[in-house]
Amino acid sequence: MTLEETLIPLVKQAVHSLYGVEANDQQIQLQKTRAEFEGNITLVVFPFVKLARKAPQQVAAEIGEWLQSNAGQLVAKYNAVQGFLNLSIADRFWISQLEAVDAEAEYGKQPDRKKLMMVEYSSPNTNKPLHLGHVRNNLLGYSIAKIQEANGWQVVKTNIVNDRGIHICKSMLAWLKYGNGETPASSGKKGDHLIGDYYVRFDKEYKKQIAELMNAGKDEETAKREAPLMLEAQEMLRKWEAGDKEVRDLWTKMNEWVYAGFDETYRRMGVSFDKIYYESNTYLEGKAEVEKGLAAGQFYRREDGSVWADLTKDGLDEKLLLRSDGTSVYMTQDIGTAKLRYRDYPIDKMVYVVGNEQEYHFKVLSILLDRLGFPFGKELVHFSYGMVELPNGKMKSREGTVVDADDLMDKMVEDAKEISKDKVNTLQGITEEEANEIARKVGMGALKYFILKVDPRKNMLFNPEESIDFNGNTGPFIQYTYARIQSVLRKAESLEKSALSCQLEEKELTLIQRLTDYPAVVRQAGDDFSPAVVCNYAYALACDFNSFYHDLSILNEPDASKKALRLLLAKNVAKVLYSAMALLGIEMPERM
RNA sequence: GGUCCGGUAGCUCAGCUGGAUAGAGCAACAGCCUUCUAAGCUGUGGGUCUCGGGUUCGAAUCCCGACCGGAUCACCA
Repeated sequence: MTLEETLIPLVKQAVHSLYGVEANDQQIQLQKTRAEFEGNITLVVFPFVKLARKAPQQVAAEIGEWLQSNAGQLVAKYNAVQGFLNLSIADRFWISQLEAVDAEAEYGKQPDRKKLMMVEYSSPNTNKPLHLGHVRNNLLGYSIAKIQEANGWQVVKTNIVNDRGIHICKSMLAWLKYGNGETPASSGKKGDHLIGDYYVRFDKEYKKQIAELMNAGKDEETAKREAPLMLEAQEMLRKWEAGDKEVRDLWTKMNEWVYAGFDETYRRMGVSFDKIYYESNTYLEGKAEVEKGLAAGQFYRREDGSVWADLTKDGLDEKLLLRSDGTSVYMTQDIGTAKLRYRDYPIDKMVYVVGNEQEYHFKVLSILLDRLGFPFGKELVHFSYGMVELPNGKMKSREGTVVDADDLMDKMVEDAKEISKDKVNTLQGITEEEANEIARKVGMGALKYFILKVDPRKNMLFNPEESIDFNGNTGPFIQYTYARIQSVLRKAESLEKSALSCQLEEKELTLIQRLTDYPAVVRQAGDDFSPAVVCNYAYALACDFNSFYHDLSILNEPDASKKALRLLLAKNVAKVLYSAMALLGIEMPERM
């Protein structure tokens, strides 16, 4: 039983016996006691002041007195400051809490809900490599999946790969024209980067042609439409849709290169998927689903042949579902993907990790899926996160202002390696291979924490000129705290079986209390879809531990029962830090 | 213009389901390694919580209105 669960009925009894009224749960406000006052937990008594018809201070004192007299085992001391009743909870209670934490191997994990949640994230285009914006998406998606698993959901991580369309044809065309048969093997480039280069090349040549046409007197719109490269790309798309063997073979080959590149990037990021869908397989399903809806009278066809959904009753506009030439749009494909997914899994809740610029799209998708009879449609979750901005604004692929995911990861690991060079301890008795592995974990930990600690809904700023920190409120700080504990535990070797001390130092008590917060933190992170909640908690726990570690010796403590308690405490702090970081996809080094 | 989101220290961010004197980190300055890992600990300085009203015992937090910034409202994805 948590402290709150233990205390609430007691407060109710107190209020009832003192003032003869029944307090409801909402009136009982418990919060952590602020550091400047004595006590562990504070009851805000203002809600009872009117019932009691007494001054706040007096009400607080009366309730405090009642609790101490009637529940002295729990409430050791109290003090009343204005309307705040600060309670000091008996050491024995905290020690039993620590023992309870220690007894649970998966402390913090919530009961199985027997329900399935599908989390879609990443969703790359196959015409360019991943950049920092994708990194935020991937880290958030992976972490949300872990957090919901910890909240008792069965989670299926999925990815929808946008592998077809005009943008893919642009890369293919540029490669055919200017590539001279270049391959990842021949050039030594990662496949996704190679394709990305040709996507950029297309844009460059295309702009040239536009300029030429405009010099010849055409207006910009016409020039854009009539540039030979654009016409060729469109022709290629038509051939692709018609199943032209040459185009399809080229498409398959180039996409394979990209996938090999993505796989490497995903592996380094530490993210994974249980099931991958490809747009090239789902768009036809979408069309079929729209035709069905059309036949059922849910949609309507205009004179030019295009198909629309009327959403004016839902307060939205009309939405195009099929173009007049019969081809599908983004929405159509999402409907098709949803259909396949629902065929494959008994989805109870569907979560889309997609940037906030697509909020309108998902509002519409939700309504459409609901109309088409998907049970999860109405309550689908668009986990909408903010943009990553650079000091001079948004990242734009074409203007070369993107922060490449692979480059960034390289840089982080390099920095970690550089920093660890100065740390004598790291190098003692450690092979180069181990040192590299530590640098990888620490560099990636710094990057992941940097991104995940920000409230997902908010835009965040990344300044490429300033390197990401390794000190202070960072991933490495938490990893370091963990590594320190592991070092102590290694040296402790035989965990002495001494009885635990039954008296606590203030910093020990603070740490135990923090440990007891963890399950609630997991729940809140799940309810809010917020890895940042987990970051904040892990940081606070690490801070508490470092302060404890600084002030109190563990291994050199002469009193065996105190030593046993501190070891148990350290062990469980490490356990919870490890668990919390795992929810963020951050690995912990055993030493650093 | 309609809708949605944001505005907290020089910078990056917590706190937002109303509670005590608004917190961290970075940057600056001053201390702490003969002791379990100094990627650490301790301290100093730094604030009109964008502004104006309202709600009440109490507002950074809730409501209304301005202002500023962003997103979105495609036969783009």
